[in-house]
Amino acid sequence: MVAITLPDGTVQTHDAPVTGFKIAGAIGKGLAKAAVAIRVNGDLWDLTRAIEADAEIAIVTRETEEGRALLRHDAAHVMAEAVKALYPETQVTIGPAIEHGFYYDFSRKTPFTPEDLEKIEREMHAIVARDEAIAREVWEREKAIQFFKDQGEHYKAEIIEAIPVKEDVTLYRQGDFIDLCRGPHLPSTGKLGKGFKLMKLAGAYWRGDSRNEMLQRIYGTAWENEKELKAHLFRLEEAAKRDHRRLGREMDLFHIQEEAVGSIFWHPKGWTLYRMLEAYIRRRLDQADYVEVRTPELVDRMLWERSGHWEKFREHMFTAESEERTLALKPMNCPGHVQIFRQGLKSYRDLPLRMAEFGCCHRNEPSGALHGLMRVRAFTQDDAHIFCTQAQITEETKAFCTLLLSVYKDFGFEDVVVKFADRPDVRAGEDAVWDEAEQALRTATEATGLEISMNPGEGAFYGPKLEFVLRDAIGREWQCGTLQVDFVLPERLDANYVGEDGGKHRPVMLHRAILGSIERFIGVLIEHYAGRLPIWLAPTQVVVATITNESDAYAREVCETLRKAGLRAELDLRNEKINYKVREHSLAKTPLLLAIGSREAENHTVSLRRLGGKDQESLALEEAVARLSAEAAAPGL
RNA sequence: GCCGGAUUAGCUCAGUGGUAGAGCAGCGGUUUUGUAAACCGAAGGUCGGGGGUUCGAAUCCUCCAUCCGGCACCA
Repeated sequence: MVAITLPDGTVQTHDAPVTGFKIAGAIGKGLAKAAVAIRVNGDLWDLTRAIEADAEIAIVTRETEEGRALLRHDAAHVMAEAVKALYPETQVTIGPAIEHGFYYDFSRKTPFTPEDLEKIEREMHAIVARDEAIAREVWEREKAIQFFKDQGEHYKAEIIEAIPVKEDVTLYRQGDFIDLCRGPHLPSTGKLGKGFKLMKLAGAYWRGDSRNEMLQRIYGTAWENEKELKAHLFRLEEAAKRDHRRLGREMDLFHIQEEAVGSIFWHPKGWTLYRMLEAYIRRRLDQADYVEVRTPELVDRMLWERSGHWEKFREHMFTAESEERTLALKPMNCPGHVQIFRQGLKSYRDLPLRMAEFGCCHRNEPSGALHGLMRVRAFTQDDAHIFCTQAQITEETKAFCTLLLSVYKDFGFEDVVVKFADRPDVRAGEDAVWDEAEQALRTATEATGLEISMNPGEGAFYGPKLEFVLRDAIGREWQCGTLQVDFVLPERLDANYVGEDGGKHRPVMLHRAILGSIERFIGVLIEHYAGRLPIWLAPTQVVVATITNESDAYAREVCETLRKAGLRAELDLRNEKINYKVREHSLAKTPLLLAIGSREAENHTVSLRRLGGKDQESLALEEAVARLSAEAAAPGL
């Protein structure tokens, strides 16, 4: 007999051995049906695996995140079985569950085609319909290696060789397909159901290393039922409608063309948005006691050699030749800022010195990395460097975090997490200094109440860093802000200040940005708002549209009044129906529309319609102007 | 950079070897309209670029560019 303790504390006794399947059945038929695995003393087990001793258990059901992960893992195995059945010459490698689905990496000479994907998916449905039992087997290590080698599965053999000796080598058998796997799995392929779909083909390097063979990855999505699958596909369509590249064209904000790959042609409307954002962040920095500077874009290689960029960052830099000198477009502003810092003597009384620049940087990003506004070769950071003493790091970091959170809040980003990247293996500076810097960042972030996740060993070679990740309206994460402590650059470029003791001292530099790149942040905003920008950022804030041309004169007057009040107003006097105009300006995502007909002209009123709204509001012109200009005010003014 | 796919009118997309098409937008006209598409008409193309196969290429082959999806990269 074994005593099985359920999550609610009740104890069942069973004849030993007992399986998870049996336990679930004893609790309820519905639970047995929804069960996908069992947690035994904290470990996930197959439902069919024998439990020999007393245990604390929990049944894992398919509609939980954990259950879906198992389901997705099964889907990967079913896909591998389908691929091996259709294309026996293919080698299988690894196939994990991922967010929303799964993938499997295959090695095969001829690439898969989209048509193959359809075939594989059909075969998967057949395997599910056959409801093959999935059985766990523990194999002797050498036997397993030989088994896979005999099958020509060299990657699998390599994986087994890497499994620590004390761990069991477990294989899972379903139909004729045997795969190395840690498990657990559902009891049979039928349990996968129909809630899956193959999504895309992609290349992926073996073990994620670009020096290795490129494998073929097939991505799929999998859910507990078809309804959830459909809901997911719908969400993908909705997300695609927010794509900033599409909205950028539809809203006439910007374009990119072949002759300037990775650089943005800002159209008048897009540039208005850019200017508003820049003006906003400039105001916030002014208020936070930053000074703003501007440094050269084209700088002699001598300076990059001194700063270390020529050695560490050369391949990402664009260069130019002039009069036998090699110049480079700046990829970062920091060396320029140190040059300004070095002008004249600096005293400890000048610290902390917060030096900001909306500098245009160029980086030669690999072509495959380019992506709309999100990853470009020419961009503008809301960059600043804080020159301070080591003792000031905590206070400055704290102030920065507070400022960053307040800025994000103005865009509706309330959900922010911090990734703390500490010392990498290869680094500059002494451990005692790193200890102090890491502690300073930790103290500061803890004081702001931010959620911190560790990114061990991911710091820059010159110091630890914080990365600020925000979550947008549909739950996607974007890393925008950053704060990096730098001990190296002040040293390399010989920045110093006169201390209280009258001696020379080395300042610490904090590299920091809130928006990151303005281009990229605009991309994030477009997607976050789905193009419906808040009034203060909207390129056109209000359209004055006539119903018939009898009201043209009054409409002009209204538009003029709005403009005088500082609103970005446009006039629509076209010979079109008001329905047509409403539709067009709605599609253009103009937040406000004032319809002007004979009634309005007579009473000196306007009829206000808000984007997406169903009804209108009649207002006296003066009241409308007062109200709308108040609504259009940028935050922090 | 690597793997795969795509590139036809301003936009979205048909067109599998035999005279380049549609809808929307734009343009010209008619219509004077009350909150998400009035009607009529004329126009609009080096089918991404180069080379090749063919009597004949948007269509087949090849090289290149760009874009898209991943991978790698993002100090």
